[in-house]
Amino acid sequence: MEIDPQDFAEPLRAGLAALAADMAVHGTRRDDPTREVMAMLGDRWTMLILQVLAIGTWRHAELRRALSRLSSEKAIAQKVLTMKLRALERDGFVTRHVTGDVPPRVSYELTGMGCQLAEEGRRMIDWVNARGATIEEARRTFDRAED
Amino acid sequence: MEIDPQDFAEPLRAGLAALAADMAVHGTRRDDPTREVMAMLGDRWTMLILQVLAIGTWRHAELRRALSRLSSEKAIAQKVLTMKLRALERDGFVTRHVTGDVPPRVSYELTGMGCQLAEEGRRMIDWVNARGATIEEARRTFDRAED
DNA sequence: CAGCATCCTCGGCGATACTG
DNA sequence: CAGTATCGCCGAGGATGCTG
Repeated sequence: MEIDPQDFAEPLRAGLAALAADMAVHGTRRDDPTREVMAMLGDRWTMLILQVLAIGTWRHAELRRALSRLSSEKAIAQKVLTMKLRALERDGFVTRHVTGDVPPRVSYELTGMGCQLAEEGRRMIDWVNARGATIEEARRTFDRAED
Repeated sequence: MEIDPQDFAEPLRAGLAALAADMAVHGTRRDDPTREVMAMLGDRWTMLILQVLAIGTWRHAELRRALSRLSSEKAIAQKVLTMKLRALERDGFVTRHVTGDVPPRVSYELTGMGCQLAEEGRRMIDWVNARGATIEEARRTFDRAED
């Protein structure tokens, strides 16, 4: 990570160098945990899944129904729920318990780190919710100005 | 948002009802500010753009170069940068100043709300960075267990 | 009941060329 | 220099059917 002096005017140059240093320049690495986690939280279901899992331990089908209740859109596809849960499990945010073979009986719950992530997510939800009206007003103004 | 009593066992039912209530069930509405903002932060560039804009005021081309420096991947496409900035402007996180017609001279800076968003984003970055090693270790363990 | 395989749709993102 | 228009790729995610 080199900052070429001539490309930027002070004081931006110094700020940029500092940012580069203390962001550890994970920046936009494909497999960077920061980007991966943010991408997960920003996708269609993961944030909601985390909030529901924060309530307790769920079986797959129940969790799926719970999500349907919370969503004003269509239910999550079974495959997708499995996919999202697996991704969360892989990163150590969720544990998966199997208790029964046929029929399978699988349950999911948050790990300690998963609880923390759910809380962080909740912070973001609350922050945006608190500004939701402001944002929607800004959008209306912007859209109107565009004709 | 109705929670059907027979679909869920206590105490999950109660928790779900409570969550439904105080999340205001923006849940997964397509144009819900919460989901839109989270999706923005989770996309490939917006988080990085916010962190760079937190440094100061940038012209388009300089901002673009700054992002290239911070990213280990290819530079952001001009069109994409314009798109991302416009989205941020629309929601009231960024202001756009035009000072000159030909050649155009355009600069961008964060609004007050934009600064707050950048800080919230920074919290998330720091949180994940602090756990990056744990997460990557969890991934290795998981991947190894899968054969 | 949970998961996997398959197929398909759609939107994010990039590359390039062009305007004022 | 900033923005727009056009085109194309690719992967997330949804629908369906099958297995143990």
